[in-house]
Amino acid sequence: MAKKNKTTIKDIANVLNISAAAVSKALHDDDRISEKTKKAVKQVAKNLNYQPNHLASALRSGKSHLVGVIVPKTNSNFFSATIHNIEEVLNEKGYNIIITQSNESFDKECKNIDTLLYTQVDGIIASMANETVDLAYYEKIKEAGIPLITIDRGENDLNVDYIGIDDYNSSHVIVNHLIEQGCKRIAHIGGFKRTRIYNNRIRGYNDALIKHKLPIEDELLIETNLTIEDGREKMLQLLALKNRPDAVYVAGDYAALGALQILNENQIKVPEEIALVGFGDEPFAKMVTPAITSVNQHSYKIGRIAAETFLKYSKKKKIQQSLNKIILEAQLIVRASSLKKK
Amino acid sequence: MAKKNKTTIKDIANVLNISAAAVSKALHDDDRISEKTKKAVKQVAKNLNYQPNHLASALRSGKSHLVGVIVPKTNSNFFSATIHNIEEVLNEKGYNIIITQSNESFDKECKNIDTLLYTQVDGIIASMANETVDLAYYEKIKEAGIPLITIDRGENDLNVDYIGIDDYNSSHVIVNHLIEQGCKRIAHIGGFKRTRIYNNRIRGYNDALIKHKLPIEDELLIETNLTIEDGREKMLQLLALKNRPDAVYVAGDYAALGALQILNENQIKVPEEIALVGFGDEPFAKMVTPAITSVNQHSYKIGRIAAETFLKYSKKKKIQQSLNKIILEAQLIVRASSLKKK
DNA sequence: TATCTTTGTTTAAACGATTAAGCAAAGATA
DNA sequence: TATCTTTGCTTAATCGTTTAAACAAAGATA
Repeated sequence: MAKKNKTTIKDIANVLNISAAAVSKALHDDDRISEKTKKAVKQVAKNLNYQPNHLASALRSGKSHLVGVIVPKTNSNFFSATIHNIEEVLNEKGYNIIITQSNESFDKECKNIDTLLYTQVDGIIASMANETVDLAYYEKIKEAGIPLITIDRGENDLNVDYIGIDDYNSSHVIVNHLIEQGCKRIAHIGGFKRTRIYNNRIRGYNDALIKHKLPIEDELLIETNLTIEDGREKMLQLLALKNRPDAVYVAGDYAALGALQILNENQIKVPEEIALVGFGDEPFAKMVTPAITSVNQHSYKIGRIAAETFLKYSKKKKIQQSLNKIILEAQLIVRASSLKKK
Repeated sequence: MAKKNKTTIKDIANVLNISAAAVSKALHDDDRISEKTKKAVKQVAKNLNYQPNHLASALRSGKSHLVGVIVPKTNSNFFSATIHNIEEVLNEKGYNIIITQSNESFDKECKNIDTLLYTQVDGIIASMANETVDLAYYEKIKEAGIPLITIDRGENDLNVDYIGIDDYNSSHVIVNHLIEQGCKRIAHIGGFKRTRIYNNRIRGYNDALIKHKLPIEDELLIETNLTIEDGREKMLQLLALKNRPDAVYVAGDYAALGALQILNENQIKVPEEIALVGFGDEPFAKMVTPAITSVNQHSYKIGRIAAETFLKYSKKKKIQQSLNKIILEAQLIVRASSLKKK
């Protein structure tokens, strides 16, 4: 027997013969309400199994206590963990999150923004789809007067907070490591330059080569979508070169895995003949043979910091954001695929 | 300059010198409003960049057009894909979804239920955490008068809709396949019996052996958590037996991967010496060497059907649910790890 | 004793939409 | 011409809560 008639503060008020306003205040521990009344109200609330109606309070107070999260896809370990940490921090402060996926589609991302604004979220934490270049839709968030925090994939032009790792420097760390291992011809299978993070990794790769006085060769730098298939294809392309590389730095673990498959299938010894480094430290990186050296992106910290940044704004009346980047140093996890020296 | 003063239907009404009610109706294409007025209202709405306030309409109409989704974790391919398909079907009908993760924790799951009810969702689609045995919290959903649809992991005792694959029969298909390949001593690294789906897989395994008149031996059936580490550990345990199995059926791909690592590390030929079958068809199953035979769980269909089941209820005034199981036949994807015969 | 504070509550107006009921004007029907 | 329908809108109540303002009673102050 489904009870349709949910208890409201009015019901509680009737039982105790006081006003609904008093009940509301008692439930919020207002200091103008006597302890006696508070006790009584809370007791009756429990007895009647009272559940506050979020819609009503949100409508009246103008605060939904909901935060929207937009990510490309939840099935990567990085985003799944990031979301978990955002949730942990926000739940503690009485906020709940609404997760949406863009599936790397700009259209879907716009729809997600509309949904979230329509749901009256108090703020949005977003990581942009690869496709996204037009930022007009994101401006809608700022116009709505709620804070926008970008993580991992953001854009300077938005002039909002950003939390991510130092992609440029990560490339340096990777190239340094490979050179230390004795590599002299380092290829890079990267993402597309139009995405900021991949552009930074490519710039870092180039500059690191220059720093070490290694030649920059066009045939060693490839832009792609970084799927497994892309990894396989581009690795084959590198193997077809007259002058093969002795190391390959791949800007994503999935593509790195594809590359490794090709190397294994062609009986090329990793790391002896060709050393391999990935990016993202997906769980499978340590599970394959040989285990793939990769870069940990601090999903734990990024989630926490993003949530805390939102909370900082949540206390303010007027939201005034500006470009504010928090850059974390990424951590190279060295594994068998690049470890030539003991 | 953040505009705080959002446009409401009242603003539109003022511009046109008509009532707010007329505006509301015009926006909903009520047939008692003239085409002329509708055109005008929509034009002004666009000019003023009007965004409906979901909270207000939800409060008044009693329909939030939000559906809650509870899954153990979003970072498995199965759930990520399922969620995507739920979203696709529901978005089309004007519904949006709120995703929450339980991280396999019963406590978190209860909190998620509270959050969703508090947000006044119109229904909940849930897959239960491994830990969950106490169903009292789920009864709260039914008491709230909204439909509850369970997917993949549900319980008969809840007496609600369930959509999932036929675990019992899947085990039969797997065992049949292994026997066809000439295997005679088939081990099973399974989940814990207390979880319904794993219990069903174990029963299916046992019954299939009986059907084929193969002996059931205690040492060949192992219950575990099915992480990669568990897979490694339990595989070692099986290798230590005096009389080793010639096939291992693992109830999860992650654990199957762990098992494969041990087999590879010990130079045991797969499938010649020991054949291997996993479950779930995670993307990496086809990416490792040898590729792992696994079972596809139809995330595509499950998501769609779950969403459609919800929509069926959404039209009704009174929700009256009963145990209604939709069981999909799982699909065995045969790969190198179990293919002895050509 | 007269006035000021403090305490604990009530009253009533919001928040932004939806919707049942009412009503005036125009058109149809007899 | 008188009455009935239809059309197109308005009025006002409502969803469940919050909150500013009012106010009565009790206690403190001069």
